[in-house]
Amino acid sequence: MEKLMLIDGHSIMNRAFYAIPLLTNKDGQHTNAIYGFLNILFKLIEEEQPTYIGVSFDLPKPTFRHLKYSDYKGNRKKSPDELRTQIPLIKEVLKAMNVIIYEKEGYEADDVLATIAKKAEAMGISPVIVSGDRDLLQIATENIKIKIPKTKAGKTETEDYFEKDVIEKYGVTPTEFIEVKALMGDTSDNVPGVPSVGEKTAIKIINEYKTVETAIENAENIKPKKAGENLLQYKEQAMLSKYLVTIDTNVPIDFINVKTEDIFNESFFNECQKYELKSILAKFKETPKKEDDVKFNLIDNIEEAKAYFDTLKKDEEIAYKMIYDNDIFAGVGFTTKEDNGTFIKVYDCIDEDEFLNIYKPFFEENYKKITLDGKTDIVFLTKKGISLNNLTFDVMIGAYILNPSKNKYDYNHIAEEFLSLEYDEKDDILGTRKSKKFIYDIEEDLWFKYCARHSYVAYKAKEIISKKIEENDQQNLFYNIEMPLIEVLASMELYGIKVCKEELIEYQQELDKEIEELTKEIHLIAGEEFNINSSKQLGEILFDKFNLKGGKKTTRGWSTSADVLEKLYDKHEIIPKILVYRTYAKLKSTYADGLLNVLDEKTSRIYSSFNQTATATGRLSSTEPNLQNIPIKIELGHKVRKVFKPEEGYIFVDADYSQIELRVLAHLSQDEHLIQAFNEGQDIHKMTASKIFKKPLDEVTTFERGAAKAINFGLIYGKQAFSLSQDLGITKAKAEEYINDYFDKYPSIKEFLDNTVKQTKETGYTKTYFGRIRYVPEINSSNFLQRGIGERIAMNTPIQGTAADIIKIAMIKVYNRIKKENLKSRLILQVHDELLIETYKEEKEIIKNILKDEMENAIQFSVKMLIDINEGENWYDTK
DNA sequence: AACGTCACG
DNA sequence: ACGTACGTGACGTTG
Repeated sequence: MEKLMLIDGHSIMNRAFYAIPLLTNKDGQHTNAIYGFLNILFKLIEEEQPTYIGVSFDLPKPTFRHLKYSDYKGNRKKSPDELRTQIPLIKEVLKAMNVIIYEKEGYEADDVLATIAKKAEAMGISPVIVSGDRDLLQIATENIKIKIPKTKAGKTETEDYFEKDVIEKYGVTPTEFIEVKALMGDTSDNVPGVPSVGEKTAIKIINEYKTVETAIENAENIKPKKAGENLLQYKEQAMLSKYLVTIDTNVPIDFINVKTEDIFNESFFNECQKYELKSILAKFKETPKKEDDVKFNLIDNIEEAKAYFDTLKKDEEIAYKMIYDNDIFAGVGFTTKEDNGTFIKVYDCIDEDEFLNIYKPFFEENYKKITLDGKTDIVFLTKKGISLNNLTFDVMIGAYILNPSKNKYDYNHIAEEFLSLEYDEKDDILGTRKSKKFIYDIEEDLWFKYCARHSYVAYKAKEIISKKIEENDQQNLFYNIEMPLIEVLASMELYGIKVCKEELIEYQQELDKEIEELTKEIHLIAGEEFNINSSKQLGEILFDKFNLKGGKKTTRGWSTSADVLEKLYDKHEIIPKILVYRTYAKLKSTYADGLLNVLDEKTSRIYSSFNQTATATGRLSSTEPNLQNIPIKIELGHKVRKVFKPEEGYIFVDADYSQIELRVLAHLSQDEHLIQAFNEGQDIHKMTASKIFKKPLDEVTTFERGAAKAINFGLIYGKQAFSLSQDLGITKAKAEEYINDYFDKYPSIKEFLDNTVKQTKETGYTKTYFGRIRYVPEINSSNFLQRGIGERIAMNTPIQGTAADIIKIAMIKVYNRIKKENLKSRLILQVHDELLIETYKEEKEIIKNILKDEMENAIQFSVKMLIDINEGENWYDTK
């Protein structure tokens, strides 16, 4: 039998909107409800396999009926703008999918759906209606199914009702369901019903008398007496309620007999692209990709490669992209003004040394080079004894400067965003970190295209990206900070950092022993063996077995995070042991085992990657391993830092900015008190305390200084009274008082933060001192939690981001000084506000001077950018 | 793959 | 009543 699925559009859009956090495409259009709707729709299609699909949207006009409705339904919450703008768009998307939109002016969706369902039923088609509105249960029959979505544990499930299911669940027939609703009312829809008649009583009455009218006639016999009396007294209200809940199945609208086929067609594809619905795009089996309108040439022999080299001109921009796997060269693509793309296949075709010999001048001399991810190229080429000079534009970095919030900046993402070209996902071709495919293993045709497209994308995207950088006034940030930084990071990656393997293994074994003992003790106390690493099992032991109080729930059970456990510290002897166990387990897995895994056997050094396009604020990130989170705060972890050592004949010199973010805030806000305090070299937290607590500096207590410090740091993140009170163990009211006092004393800071939020709301983005931009779509959300996050992002990003910009400038300056002065010492690490130099012992004083000079003078602000310098025979000793 | 947890600035 | 500070990455468990 053919099936018709009918959907209440607004109802499902609403669910989708609130279930999914706000998403926006690059035009700033909100897309979360569209995305969620489509996901629900696909799930429904899979479940129901309908032949026809229709969606209805309310289209009420002020008719008589509507006026009545508006009296009662009018004070429903108006839907937020972010949702409202998505309604016309989803209609277009649905049309593209060949889904029928049913609308009739003056009628609500449920009336339309019910009418169509009845007509379809009469034609021998089985209708399924999907809506969150239970009123629809009244039209369930043995053929008409009503599907009501429910959220169960975060997942959308549905309750299905045929006529028999309504009877089973409510004890009345679908027609009688109207009568029940009329008596009991519906507060959410403002249907008044009859006072003191709830669901139970209503069902009882209707079971006996079948209709509201008959019930009114027999009101005096109705038990409970109160219900009968009210029924008489409010009989008009009851009749009105009945009218309100009755669905109109006589809407002048016809069932459209067109099957919903060919959903995954080109126009739907285009819609999904427009709204950047990646996971839906992935459902397209054969994406209606553009034919490759770009012609690429392939060169696979040394003669042609040589001839091609001679065509390259020094005064023209040349986009190139090298493709390699580990240290094996696959080939290189070129795109120039005249040539869309020539790919020279080296692997298996041309002798690598011979090739590099010919092309060495291209890399080393003044050819204007454009590429995508030049840092990796520098690392690769340096190992081959070739340097890379005059890299004028890296499109990956450029795309990041335009919008740092993207997850990826691979060639295909850049092609899509700036050139509207759909190319195969890089990760689909080469796999991800854990399931990596070798480029030489992929099929010939794809291999060629993958390689050749890179230089083409780089060349074409550069034209667009460079213009946008100018429009955004980000030339200084891009050309003077980010581009020069590439070489610095490559150098850091090439040097790596030495680790003492023996000490690390020794440490690993110590940890093993401790963990083993603790495991036994914990199992003994628990009275059973369980996996302590499993939060689920641990939560059950603590909160179900031992019945400890104060547990918080997460989506997967009890929370066992440190802040929960710390509150229970002396409530059970097992808790301290678990906390210590956790620390050891962390140290072992992430640091001892983790670092040993990436330690290079030959050099005894660790080579981390410094990612320049990872963070939304402009900071760097470090991966494989992450060297920016090596323990320092926790005492048990100090040993980890001690295994990082300088090479023989070298010593570590470490410089870190003193309170860089607060200093940045002082400058950005131009707060005179803060500026003065810094410039006088005062203890900033103590001074803040003296101001908040209104007492002389020398009378400030430790607690007061601590409170002031918490506020000073908290305000960088937009911290609120609640969490301040938690941190300090004071009441929320007290915390509020501190914060208010703080802003009274530092009015310019308040003004700066407020202003930042205001500007971000207007422009949609927040900006650092050096013009780094971050879009903050959440800030105009109607959801106050989302909006709050957006406001804090708007306040924090200029501070964190400006500090990040400053240390980047310092890195470039320090690196260039070392290079210019031909020193043996080298910059090997950056940890946000700290630089680590592996310093040739004889150059120690020179390096200290360079660091002080270049870091403190990276920028002239209203406050001095002071650094602390330390030296040591291992990383820990530099603290 | 998503989540919970925890290391860092 | 909500749920509460920004920015990261790695590891182990779970479904």
